[in-house]
Amino acid sequence: MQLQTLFKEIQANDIRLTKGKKAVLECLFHAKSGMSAQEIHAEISASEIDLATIYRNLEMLEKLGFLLKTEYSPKGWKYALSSRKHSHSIECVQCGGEVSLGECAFSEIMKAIQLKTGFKNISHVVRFSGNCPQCQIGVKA
Amino acid sequence: MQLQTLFKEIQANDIRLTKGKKAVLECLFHAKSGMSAQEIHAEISASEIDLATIYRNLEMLEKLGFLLKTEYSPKGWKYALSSRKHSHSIECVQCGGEVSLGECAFSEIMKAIQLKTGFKNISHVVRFSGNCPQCQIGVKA
DNA sequence: TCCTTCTTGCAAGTCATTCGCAATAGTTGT
DNA sequence: ACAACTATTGCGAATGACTTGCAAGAAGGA
Repeated sequence: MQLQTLFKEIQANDIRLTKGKKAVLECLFHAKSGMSAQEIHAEISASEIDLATIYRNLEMLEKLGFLLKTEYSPKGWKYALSSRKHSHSIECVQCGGEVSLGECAFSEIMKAIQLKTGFKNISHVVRFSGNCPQCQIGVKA
Repeated sequence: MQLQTLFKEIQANDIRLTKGKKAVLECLFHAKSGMSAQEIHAEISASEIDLATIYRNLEMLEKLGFLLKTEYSPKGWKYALSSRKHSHSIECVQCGGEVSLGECAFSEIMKAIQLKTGFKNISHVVRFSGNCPQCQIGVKA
């Protein structure tokens, strides 16, 4: 998926292709992983887009199916292009350390849910946590 | 798992068994599904436990492995006893409608993650969303 | 270019959650 | 039952992510 293709699809949805949306999409297009509104705001600070505008654009683009919320962190939701492959991670409840779990493999589960519920454009957020090897001392088994 | 057993396990962890912890655990023990701090606060209002105390207890009990964060909602995290079976649901990004997906079936995935990462007491939060059958008009395929 | 209306920036507001600190109450040992 | 030690609580104020109202600004079509 090219950036220009995305832009065209946006306009095909009767949504104005503004500086703000371009900047957000471009930022996420080059991102390695999901980004929060604040992170995007910092990244594209050169274009001087207001934070509130970024929130509004993220919400709109999610509802249209261009973006996914991929993860919830203490910094808020992270977003990624829905055409992008993604991965999940596991976080230690004690020390906060994170370990990546590699590329997501939930496609079978998603298909089953689509059949069962009739939902379309299904996205998922998965958050795993536990006690990492270094934090297993003195913790309930 | 009985409530009294839980209480004893708490004390075995050198944690004081206070009115607040008892109320929180009792509330979640009788809950049908995950509850947020605010919901618990409303439910146990008779015992006049401060909301901040509930947050502190939820966090402590989670770190000790007695509770799991099961879901993130606009009202914040929901918690449930970790010894309890749970289920997931899917939410429409347009209308906010929710459909339950039945009992959770992620145990195989959890085992694989434990082997791969060495984490223990692994818990998971899964959030599915999409366009429900009523909200699929005019939405990008 | 002009016009319509979708979008934006700004500032103030909301709401879940956290924090500091003095007062309170479990727990242990006598 | 009592005293003492310190984890825990309540309160209020603070934080930080997000939302909203509104007037000004900019897409896209005529």
